[in-house]
Amino acid sequence: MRNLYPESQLTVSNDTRRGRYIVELIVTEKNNAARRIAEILSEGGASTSQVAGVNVYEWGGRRCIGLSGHVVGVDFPPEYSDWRDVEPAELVHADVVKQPTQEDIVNALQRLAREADDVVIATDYDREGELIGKEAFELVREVNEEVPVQRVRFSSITDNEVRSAFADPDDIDFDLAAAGEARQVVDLMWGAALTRFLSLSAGQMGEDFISVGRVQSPTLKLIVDKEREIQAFEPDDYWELFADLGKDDSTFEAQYFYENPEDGTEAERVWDEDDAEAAFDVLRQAGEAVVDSVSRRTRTDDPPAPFNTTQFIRAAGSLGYSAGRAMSIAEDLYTAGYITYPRTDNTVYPDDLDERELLEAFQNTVFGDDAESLLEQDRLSPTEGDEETTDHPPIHPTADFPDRNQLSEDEWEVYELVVRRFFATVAEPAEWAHLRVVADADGESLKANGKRLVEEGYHAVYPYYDSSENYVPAVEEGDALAIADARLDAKQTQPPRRYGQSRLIETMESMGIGTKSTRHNTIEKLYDRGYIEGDPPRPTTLAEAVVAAAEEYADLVVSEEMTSELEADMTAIAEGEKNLEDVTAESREMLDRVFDELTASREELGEHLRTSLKADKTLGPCPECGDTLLVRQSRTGSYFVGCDGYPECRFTLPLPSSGEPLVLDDVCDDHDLHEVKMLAGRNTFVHGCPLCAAEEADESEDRVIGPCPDCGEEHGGELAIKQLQSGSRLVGCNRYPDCEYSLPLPRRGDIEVTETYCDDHDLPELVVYDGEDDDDPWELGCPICNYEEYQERQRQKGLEALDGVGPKTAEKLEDAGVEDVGDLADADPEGVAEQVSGVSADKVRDWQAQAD
DNA sequence: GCAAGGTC
Repeated sequence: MRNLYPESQLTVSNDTRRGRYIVELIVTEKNNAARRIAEILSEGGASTSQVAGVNVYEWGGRRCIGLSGHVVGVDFPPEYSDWRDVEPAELVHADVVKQPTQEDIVNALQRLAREADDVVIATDYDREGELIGKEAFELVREVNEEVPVQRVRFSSITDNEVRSAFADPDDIDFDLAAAGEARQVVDLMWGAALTRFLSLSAGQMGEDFISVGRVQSPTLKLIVDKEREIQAFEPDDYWELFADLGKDDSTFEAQYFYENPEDGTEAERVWDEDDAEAAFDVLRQAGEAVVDSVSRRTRTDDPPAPFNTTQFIRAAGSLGYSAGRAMSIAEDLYTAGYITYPRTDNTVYPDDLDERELLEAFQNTVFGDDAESLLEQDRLSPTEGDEETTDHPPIHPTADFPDRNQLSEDEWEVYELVVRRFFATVAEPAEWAHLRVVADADGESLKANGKRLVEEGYHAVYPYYDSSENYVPAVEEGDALAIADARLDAKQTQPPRRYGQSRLIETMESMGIGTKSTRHNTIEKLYDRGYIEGDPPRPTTLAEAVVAAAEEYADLVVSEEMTSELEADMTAIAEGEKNLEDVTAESREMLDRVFDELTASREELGEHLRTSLKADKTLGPCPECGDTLLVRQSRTGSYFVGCDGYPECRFTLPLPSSGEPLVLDDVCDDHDLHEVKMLAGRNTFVHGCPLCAAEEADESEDRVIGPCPDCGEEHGGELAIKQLQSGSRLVGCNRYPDCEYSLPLPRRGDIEVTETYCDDHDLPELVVYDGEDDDDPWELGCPICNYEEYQERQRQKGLEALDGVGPKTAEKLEDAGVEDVGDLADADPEGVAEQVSGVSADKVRDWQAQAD
């Protein structure tokens, strides 16, 4: 293979005729990688410019551009885009075409490619990276038929890896890329055709379509299956017995056990009440228990493996973060340079990582003591997990330590988790001393298991695992211990636990469905589609119907086998044993057969889906006509409760104006109606029974607080605290609807009208007792002042409406004097970029464009 | 407007 990088080529003359001496274009998967590779290869000498608004790093004879993952996507030709004009089954044999999805980046890439004498593809070292590389290659070929294109592969962006990869470039693996393309085509075909079929047959178009896919549907089936198990579960009664045994002045707890007559194993649960009572009588009357045996052993407790995405999500989950939130924080920390790439399957640190050096970077930080103690160990041998992949290193902190004040509390907490996980992986194992005592009480057996942490090991630096001890005193064989107390606990077997988000992601990983980058999105998609609700997620009636329909007619698409078969096919393509056409043709045949059956059952299926959709919207009996109350949507898009007997019955109830209504399982005792929850992201709240809310509003009296600032002088209008049927409260003019003056009030809590008046508005100050903390009520103050302050905060938060601006960035922007969108418009992008860490001038221009 | 996969 030709070496592209003889040293002489690295120094190119400074001729100003642009493009003339450009020898090489490097293409990476993302901007971050482009920047870091440029830094390494240019030894810090790269300059940044924009081409078509895309960052390009340039030095010597090289230019480096980062894509944004796939910049082209597969789709059907436009003549298939109208759902009603095209039979879904036709999609099975429709062409699949590729189109740019990120025009700016495609333009920039092609502009640079025209001027390139050499192209090097440096996308991620995994299958999807190979495909993204091939897509870049095709875009390059469109504008430059001659230029040689090569491929470099490295699994972490470090000096060594990058330099040696570029010193020995390879070719694109077109077979591997074709494997990825097969996946694209198969997923599109199955997903789009079945999604359209189910949606059309149920009459659900527009936003509320019914979606099906190779990854989302098996995931949904996991949740539905678990719910089926829970519903089918019948609890069994059992009993457990405990006794407090005295040793010296203290007691410890021991549990009754017996030998299972069937297999000789040790059992604690007693399934017969009489047996349990009999054993209980013996324990109560025995008075003492004689120690039969005392056994001691030590157990080594190895530190955990490095974080891959799934294990990171799990650990963050135990701190209370949803999978999506954990990933979003990790992405921010990565972009800011504090942790490595958060999307990885790898659980083995690369050879390039110098753990000692990385620990030293923490010596003068708040983690200094822990870092020091680890550095004092004789050797640092990091743990390894089972997965060693080429994609990226496991998630670990970088040597770039953040300023704690620049991070939000959540970001800091997650950052600390990543730091401590890294510490744990290089720490010593912990050691536990176990003590098992078995005693006899008149023929019945009692046991106590004690454990003590004798070597703290990694627990000293990683406090996230339970390391609580259980004290059992050192007794000796033959000791007689007083039975201080005996207890008989009646218990019931519990239904299986629902999947939490992180267990769901772990299960998806073990089934091989989805990827490190998409699993958390799949779960969010299920929420968005109205398939699941709550946390841990529970399936809606619609979800149960969709899974049941898929099981009956297209079993493959809800099974993990679809993925495993596709994986096998992809491997075959990558190894040259099959080709893309073989695999997609097979898939088309299968899908044809599925559609034969589906088409025959279209009516029945549609009816079932419609019924299920209705069930998810059903509240209960209409108080006027006894028919069914449903959540409905008006032509303007707002939600309300209406009667299924419309137009004969015109009974309605309002719903809150913010959020999407979700019908809960809980039923109101007074009206037999299901309660309603309003989903609005972080502002989600339970509205309760809409009829109760309406009745409460009707019963509550308006409380007049002062003159209306709009019409008080002219017409004598007065402001009053009002409760509306929709559950919202406001300060409004009593001349409504002639005067529409109003101020919002919080939905919850008792509002007290104080004797203190606002000087500016002549209105009393208000205090809200929300019931949770009566000692520290919310001093809302004058409602006009309060609303003005609220609006001011919203104006500032306007910054957060911009893409990529979170609360943290908004804060930083405010510090830099950019307090609202208006300031942003006037700001100098370069100046802002200089003042605000982690924000490029380019990003600022992007925000300015958005704000327009 | 459909999927899943990248990335922001």
